[in-house]
Amino acid sequence: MSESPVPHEPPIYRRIADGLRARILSGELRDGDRLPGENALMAEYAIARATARQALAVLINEGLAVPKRGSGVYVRLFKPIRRHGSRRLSREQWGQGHAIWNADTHGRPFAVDRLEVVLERATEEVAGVLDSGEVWVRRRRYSVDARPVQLATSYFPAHLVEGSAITLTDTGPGGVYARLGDLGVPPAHFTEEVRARMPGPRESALLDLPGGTPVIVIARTAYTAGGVPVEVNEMVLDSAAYILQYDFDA
Amino acid sequence: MSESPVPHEPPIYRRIADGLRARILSGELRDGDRLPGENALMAEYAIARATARQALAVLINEGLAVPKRGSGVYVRLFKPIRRHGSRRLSREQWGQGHAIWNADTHGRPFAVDRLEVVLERATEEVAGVLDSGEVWVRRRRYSVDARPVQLATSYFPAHLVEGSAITLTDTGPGGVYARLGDLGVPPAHFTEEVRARMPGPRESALLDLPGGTPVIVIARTAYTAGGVPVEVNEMVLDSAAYILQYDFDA
DNA sequence: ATCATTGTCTTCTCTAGAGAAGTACCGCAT
DNA sequence: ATGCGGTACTTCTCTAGAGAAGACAATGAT
Repeated sequence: MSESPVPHEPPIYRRIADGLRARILSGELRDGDRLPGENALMAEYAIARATARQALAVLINEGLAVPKRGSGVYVRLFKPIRRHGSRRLSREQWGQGHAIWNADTHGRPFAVDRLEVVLERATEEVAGVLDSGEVWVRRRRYSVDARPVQLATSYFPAHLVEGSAITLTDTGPGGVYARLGDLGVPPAHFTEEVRARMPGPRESALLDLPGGTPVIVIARTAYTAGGVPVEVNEMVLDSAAYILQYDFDA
Repeated sequence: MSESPVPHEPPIYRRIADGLRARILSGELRDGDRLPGENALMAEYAIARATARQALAVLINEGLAVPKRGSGVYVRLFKPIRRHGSRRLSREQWGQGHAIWNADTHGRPFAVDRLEVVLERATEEVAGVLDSGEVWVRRRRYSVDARPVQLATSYFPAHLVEGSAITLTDTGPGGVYARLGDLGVPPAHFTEEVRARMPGPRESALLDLPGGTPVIVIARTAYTAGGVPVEVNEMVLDSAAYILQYDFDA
C-alpha cells in the first residue's frame, strides 16, 4: 500500500498553467498576445493572488510568456539568429534541404554596444589554456535592433599581442583575426565548448533578459596551424535569440 | 525629477539570494552542502515564509541549488559529460592544451532506459526535411548512473527503411548507421542545430530535472554523400549534465 | 495643438498563518 | 541485529490582505 489510490492530482497552479500553455501551443494565443493576468485568474478560478502568480510564473519560467510590469503578461515572440560554426563545411555546399528550425540566416545588422579593452591577470582556467599569466581582455556587447543578444569576452596572451592593435579599441580592418595574422599567428583551428544554464544577475541585467530565459555559453579557443592557442573567447548568448548550427562530416 | 533619488535598493529576497550566492561561489558552501532552509532564513532575517522561499527560488532558478522535498535545499554538484560533435577533426589530433571546462571525457556507461519504435505520420518540420509523409520513429532515453540525461527521437523515411532492422527494437551490430550503410545510404554529412530553453512538463518529468535546469535541444540531420537526408535525430539533453564540443578549421 | 497631471490598471513585493506531504532519525519491540 | 512506528523536521501548496511602483489613457491647463 505504498501507492496512494489517487495518482496525485497536480496542484491548482499547475493545472491553470497547463491550460494556459495549451492555449498558447494550440495557437489560440499568439505571439505578443496578452494573456489573463493575476486579477483575471483570481476571479476566474476563485484563487488567491499568490496562486495566480505561481501559475503565471510557470509559463514565464518556461520562456513561453514574458511579464511586463504595469502592463500584463504576454506570449513571447521568438525570432532567433542562426549562428554558423564552421562556414567551410556548411551544408550549402553539398546539400539542399531545409533546416529544422526557421531563423533569419543573417541580415539584421549587428552592433557593438559596449567595448572595453584592458590588461588583466588571467583566471586559472584561461591561464591554463593560453599558458600565460597576463592577458589582454576585450569585452563587448552585441545588439540587434537595439536588443542586446550577446556578451563576448576575448583573452589574448599579453606577451603575444603587446603593442599590436589588438590592445586598442579600434583593431583596424579585418578585426583581431587579421591582426593575429599580421603577428604571424593566424588562427587555423577552433574548438568550441557549448553549455547552457540560467544567467547570473549581472548577465541577466546586461542582456536585459526576461525571467526564465537560459543563456548559452560558448568557450571558443583558437589555435594556430601549429597547435598554439592564441585566443580564448567566451560568449554568453540569449538562448531565445540564437540557434547554433554546426556542420561536419562522418 | 524622473529619477528617483535612491538608486532603488534591491528587494529583500534578492539581497538574501545575493548573500547565499556569494557564499556558494566563494567556496564557503560546497557541492552537496545543505544551505539554510525556509525556517532558518525566516528566523535569521525576520521575514515571512514566502519571502524566504522566494530567495531560495532565485538560486534554484539559477541552477545553483536543488531542493529536496522534506529534506532541505542543497548546493548542486556538477559533473558534465563531454559530447563531441565531430571526432575526426578533434583537437586531439593537432593540439595539446587543456579544455576550458572540466568534464568526464567519456567512460561512464550509457544505458538505454526506454525504447519505442513506431510508424507515424511525420510532423510538418520533419516531413519538410526528410521529404517523406510517413516515418519510422525511434524514441529512447539514455541514463548514466541511473540518472536520465538525454531523450532522443530519430526519424527515418518509411519508404527507405521499411523491412530493415531499423524498424525493430534490436538494430543489430553497429546500430542504425550500420543498417543505413547496408541499405546503400550511409550517412556522410551531419548538420546539428543547437538551441537551449526551459523544459516542458513532460521533458521535465522524463529527465527528472530539478527546477531551474534548462535543456539543450539538438536537431541533427544526417545526409548521404549525395546530399540525401536519411535521418533526423532530435535530442533533448539535461543542460547540467552536458558540455558539447565542436572542433573545426578556419 | 501640446504638455502636465491624475486616476486606474497592471505586476511586484511582503506579511501572517495553516495544512499536506515527504524525509530522517530515534527508540522500542522482535 | 533487524524491522517497525512515532516524531520532529523539511519543503510544498494555498489563503487573505496590503502597499509600492510602473504603464497607460483620459482629462485639463497652457
